[in-house]
Amino acid sequence: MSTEITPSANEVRQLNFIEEIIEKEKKSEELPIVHTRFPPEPNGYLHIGHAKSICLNFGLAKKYNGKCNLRFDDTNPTAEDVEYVDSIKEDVHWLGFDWEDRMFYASDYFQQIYDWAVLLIKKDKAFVCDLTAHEVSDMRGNPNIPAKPSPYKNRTVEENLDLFERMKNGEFSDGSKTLRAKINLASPNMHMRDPVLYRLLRASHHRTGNKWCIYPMYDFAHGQSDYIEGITHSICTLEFEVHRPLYEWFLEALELPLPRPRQIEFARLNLTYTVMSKRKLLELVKSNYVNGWDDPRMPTICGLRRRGYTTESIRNFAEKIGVAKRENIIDVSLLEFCIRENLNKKANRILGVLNPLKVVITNYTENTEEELEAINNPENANAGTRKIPFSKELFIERDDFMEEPPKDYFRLKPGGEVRLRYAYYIKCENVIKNTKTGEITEIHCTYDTESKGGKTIDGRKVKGTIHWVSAKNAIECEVRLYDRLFKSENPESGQDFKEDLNPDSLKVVTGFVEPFIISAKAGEKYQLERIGYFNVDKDSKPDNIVLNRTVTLKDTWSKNLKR
RNA sequence: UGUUCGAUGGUGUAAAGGUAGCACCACAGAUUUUGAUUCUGUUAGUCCAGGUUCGAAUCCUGGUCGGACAACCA
Repeated sequence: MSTEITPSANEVRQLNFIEEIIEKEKKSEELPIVHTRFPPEPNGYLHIGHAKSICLNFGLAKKYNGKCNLRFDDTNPTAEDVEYVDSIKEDVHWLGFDWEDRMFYASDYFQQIYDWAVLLIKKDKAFVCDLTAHEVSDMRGNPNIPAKPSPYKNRTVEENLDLFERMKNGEFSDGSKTLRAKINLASPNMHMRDPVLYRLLRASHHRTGNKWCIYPMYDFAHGQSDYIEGITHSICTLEFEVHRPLYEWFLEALELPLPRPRQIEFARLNLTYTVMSKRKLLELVKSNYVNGWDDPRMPTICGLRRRGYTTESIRNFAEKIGVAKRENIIDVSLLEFCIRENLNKKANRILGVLNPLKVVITNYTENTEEELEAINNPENANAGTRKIPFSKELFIERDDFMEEPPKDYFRLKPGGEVRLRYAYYIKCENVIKNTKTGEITEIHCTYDTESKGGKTIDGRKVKGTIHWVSAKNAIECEVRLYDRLFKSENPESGQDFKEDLNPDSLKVVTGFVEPFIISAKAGEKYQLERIGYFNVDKDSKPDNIVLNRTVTLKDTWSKNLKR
């Protein structure tokens, strides 16, 4: 036995199972080139699960120097629309993939597919059936009981040819006839029990208009479309596993010359605290549980984009989750890790307060203002610095002051000293309260005049550093605080997923942000120091900047508090 | 129930008969002008029972558990 092991193949063998199949084919030289496709039906917006598939298909093509097509699987005009076509193109591009001149539609192949149907009839492998959908369903049997044959199955080839052509010509009403394959009524695989190939459907198609009144079913269109485009690996999700015998049966029955495409199935992505089915997503949109497909709480690509997720973070996520055949549910914290990791490097820092508490610096000169220098991004020296105004009256975060703090609290407390980021050390001298409610209304502090920039020559330790904003200079912004859309890890498991909706998935507050924010443009990402990452929303106006919280910073302190 | 696919720490994913590794999460410590980042460490896994073998996550047999399918949707 001559075994030939290439060292490189030995070293980097961490391939997913599809790559292994391809490597094997390459070795046996069965494979001229890798050609994949991403085949969405234009009946909804793409979501993070599609992103996995897109990254897989385009990624495989790239890795093996092949090509990947974009193909709209538009064989059901009743559900499809150009609105979806446009959004899908935008989203695939945004993910950084390019189908070049290979954007196709299954509807491009309607004539060819029709001709193939005629061929099947001539081979006596298909017949026109007059049974209604209901009757067919009644006669289908179950996995243990074979289906009853259609009484129309023994029509002559000539009769079928004539009938099928008249179906195409619009002589029969919708639902009154179908073209069905003759396969195996006793097959334990229900898809093989004389499946429907064509149905009568008078609906205007978004591309072919009213040219056709018969449309091929998925099974009779997909494999052949793959074949026409020279697809080598037709990658789809697990639920199509049972369709594979049918996929292969058509290619074989049509006697299409080799090579033929090969269907490979992988497990779709599931995410905790998320629903992923198109039907449920559509319901959330249509019933206004969210504000459209691009609501930042949606797992759609456009929703994630608006939330502040970047292309890199999603592609990196797709890489990290891997590809396999077992069912999986990925923890959203992995997605959050990916965006934090990316934004930590990319996002400039700004100071802003979301829940303000007024601080008066009693020994600071009235009506004075000075500018302090702040670093834009400690992770990126090239990001430079900026100036932040400082004055006598400030806002700090309410959480950053406690009158009776636990021992390990190192933010502001009575008599305590804390550093204002990039500014001064301040010491809490007095707490002013509303005499009726007892609510703290403001804090009076003194500042150390020698601590400018946040350090002193005596080198004394001030453990706490908090963010702040000059009250009179602060810009009021609309801040949309997003949280997970559902309360439980697997909202799909209950009877009604809508009952699991998180009532606190969106909170809108007014934030007080340093003046820099005035110049922010829609789509820009910032870290509000000590709070989280935010995306400037497209709803922003010059006098009303809108910030979407993408994700909070990790917060071990508040986590400890809860315990 | 019939077919079919699957089963490795809490969650994912590697290991092609030869040290069960990596990432996220969790936890602990170090550093820190973000209780962030960074760094170090810790907990924790081969569904079960037999068999083959010097050696099994891997091969064989039998079971268990989970998913998919019974649309004129894709």
